[in-house]
Amino acid sequence: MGNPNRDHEYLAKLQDYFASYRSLPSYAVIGELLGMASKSAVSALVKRLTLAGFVEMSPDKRLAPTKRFFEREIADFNVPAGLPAAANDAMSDSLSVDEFLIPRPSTSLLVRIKGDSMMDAGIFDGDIAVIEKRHAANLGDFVLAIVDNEYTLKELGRDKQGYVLLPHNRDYQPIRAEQSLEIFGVMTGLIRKYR
Amino acid sequence: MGNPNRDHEYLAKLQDYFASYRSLPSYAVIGELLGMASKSAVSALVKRLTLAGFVEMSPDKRLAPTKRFFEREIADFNVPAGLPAAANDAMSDSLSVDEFLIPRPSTSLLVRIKGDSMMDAGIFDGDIAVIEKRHAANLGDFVLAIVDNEYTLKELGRDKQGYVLLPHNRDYQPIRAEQSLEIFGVMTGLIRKYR
DNA sequence: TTGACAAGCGAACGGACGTTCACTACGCTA
DNA sequence: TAGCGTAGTGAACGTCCGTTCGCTTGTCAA
Repeated sequence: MGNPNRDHEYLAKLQDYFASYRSLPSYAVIGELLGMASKSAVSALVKRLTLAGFVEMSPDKRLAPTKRFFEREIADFNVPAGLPAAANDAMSDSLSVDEFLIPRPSTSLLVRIKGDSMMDAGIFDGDIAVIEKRHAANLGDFVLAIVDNEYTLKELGRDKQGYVLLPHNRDYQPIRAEQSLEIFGVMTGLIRKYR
Repeated sequence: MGNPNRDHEYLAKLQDYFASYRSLPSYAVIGELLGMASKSAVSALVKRLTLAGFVEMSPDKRLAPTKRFFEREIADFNVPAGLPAAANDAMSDSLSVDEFLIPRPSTSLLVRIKGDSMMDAGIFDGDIAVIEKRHAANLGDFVLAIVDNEYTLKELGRDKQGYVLLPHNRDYQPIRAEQSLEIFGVMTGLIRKYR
């Protein structure tokens, strides 16, 4: 009975379901969804998908998608040729956008960039910075700092006189805190949207 | 008992859990996670979070996060002052990163940028471009084009002689197709990761 | 200081859940 | 064409799930 390996098709349906509802349904409902009449067929399917690395059991033994379930392929930029369809072969890597940018939701926040003081670092007005809240940073990190009671995003640097906030734009001068310099968080990602 | 409204804190823990495991745990496990000894307390919490719009019941009555569960606030960059905690008031907007960048998963793909030909547009080597597959584009769009059998990301322009692909880097020349120029897709977003 | 309210506790309950197992149907390959 | 492997069926079963309800604890306003 049945064709060889419809699992890919089944997976696609589960991905669609998850995209709609952000949870995987019970085995009975998966059955309905995929046109299976028995839960044991679903159970077998789940075993196969688990082996293939698309789903797994969460700590409390609930069925959950793996990271791989969400991954989107990253195509290589200058694959020399090939049809768009053949481009699949050239796929090199993959990632889930949310996972990639925001591993710990509760400690990260998004900040909309104002101004062009970081322009030379490819950070433009209107871009969104992903900031991970923490008070320690390394030299060279881009940090969201509170300096003299004002928020600013700059590279953290140091010279003989102490810490300095370095803009990436020749028209701006390095910033030295007059009173206080606090690291609010470290920039871990950048998001830009073209309409 | 307890402080007024720890729900925000509870929500944060659930968000972290979901980020780790991509599913919500059973009421008993939520209880452990949040330090509650009874499932009825969890049940009450779930009702509150449902009212607040952060979770909902999926079609087969499973607890599932809503889109709002994933939304991240966008803080305004130069909020003039205020404590980090008070920054909440200055939150202006919010978005879910995946939703924001990739509204139609099936027609978009991610492309890793190679080279510096778009540097002046803030698109650097190693960045990831979100490309929406379509064959029509407007002048001024950044497009992923197949020109003479090679992929390239450039601005789409036109002059007296026809269509031109414009780099954003003074060291590069505009590209004119010798044989064929095909639009593979339009760039709708940019993702960059700092480690 | 009293009452109301919100939040949590703990136990009991019925039902839905995923597992298991024996059986069947189909498509390879020998 | 016999045999094997893969996919699915259907029913039985025990477990864990979320609900419910009466009770307790702490906070706040009157």
